[in-house]
Amino acid sequence: MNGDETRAAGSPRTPPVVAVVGPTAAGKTELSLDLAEALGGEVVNTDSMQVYRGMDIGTAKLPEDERRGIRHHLLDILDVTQPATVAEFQGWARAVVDDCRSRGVTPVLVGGSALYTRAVLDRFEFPGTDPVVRAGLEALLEIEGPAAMHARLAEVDPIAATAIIPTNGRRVVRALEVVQITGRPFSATLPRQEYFYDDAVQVGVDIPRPVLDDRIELRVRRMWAAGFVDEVRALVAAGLREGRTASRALGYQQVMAFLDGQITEDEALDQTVTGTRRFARKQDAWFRKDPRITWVRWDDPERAAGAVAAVRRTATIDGRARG
RNA sequence: GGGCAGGUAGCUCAGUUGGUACGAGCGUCCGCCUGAAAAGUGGAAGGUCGGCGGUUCGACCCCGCCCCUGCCCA
Repeated sequence: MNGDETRAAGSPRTPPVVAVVGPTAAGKTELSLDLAEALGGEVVNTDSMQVYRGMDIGTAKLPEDERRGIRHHLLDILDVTQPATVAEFQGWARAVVDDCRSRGVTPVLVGGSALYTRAVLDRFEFPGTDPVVRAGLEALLEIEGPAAMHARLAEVDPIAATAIIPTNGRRVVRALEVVQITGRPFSATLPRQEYFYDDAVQVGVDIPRPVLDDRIELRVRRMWAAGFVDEVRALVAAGLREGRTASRALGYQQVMAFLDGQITEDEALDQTVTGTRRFARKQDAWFRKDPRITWVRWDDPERAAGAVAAVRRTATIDGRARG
């Protein structure tokens, strides 16, 4: 109330960029609200599926009346028929982050889409894309198969070919696309983990697998009870099937298979549970590899305080370093 | 009480006219990942083949008894 205020007034500090990460159903949303409240921040979604309008129950999107009056960004910005891409998302999210910070507000990113989060937080540049080139390569892949495409790649970019497994058609196509439109080799490995912002903090929610597995099953059952199948029906009518990205969402995919009569409703539910568990394991594996994350226990009553402390620590250190 | 079918990887099931289980899918574990990332992709670990006894050079596969499960008849 005194010394701090004086210093702050003398040199207004740009707020840090905070991110809450971790597997789905671990409790990220709750923690993000606590953090935003404590830091005077706003929430920025980094979940690849919550960007879609109408995908509410199945993505566990926080209803408006539960947002504690905190502003949320990047939710409900696309129709299910529109494809989403990481590169585009990176642009949107960085614009929001800049806007928040320029207003002295701390952006709190939350979401389980690890690549989306990294694309925003890290120095991460995407070579361009060309729909025509891409379509051509995908058609070729369809006809010739991944092995043949990989052989082509080996000719134009041997290094990338070594790094990409011949059976992974998708990556082979992207590599060929980049080489073709940029004339330069495709770096088939992820860039170093290096923050794009001078002041970034990641807080991960740490939760044991058996506990997480139970929570996932419970969550999925609640989705069903909340009318998930009807939500999917409505979205199908709105063109969900044509959405290249949205139609792949966990749960939506399975319910559509049920609506098509390919599986029973019970099977759709079970497959959503197991699919979500598998997804959670992949998320966990991805985040665990990032040594910059500060982990807080999911059931620690002081987890919000711990997260705030982690943010303050980093901000203070960087503040001094910047002098 | 009698009859039939079956008891093989954590689960669902293949399999050999007796010669070291070729297993598969799912799950689990570990890894990769730059414009579809709730997507895409590679690998690994798991089995005294229900129990006991017998036949045999040798049995998961043959015989006997027992236990368990499902169905049928009483």
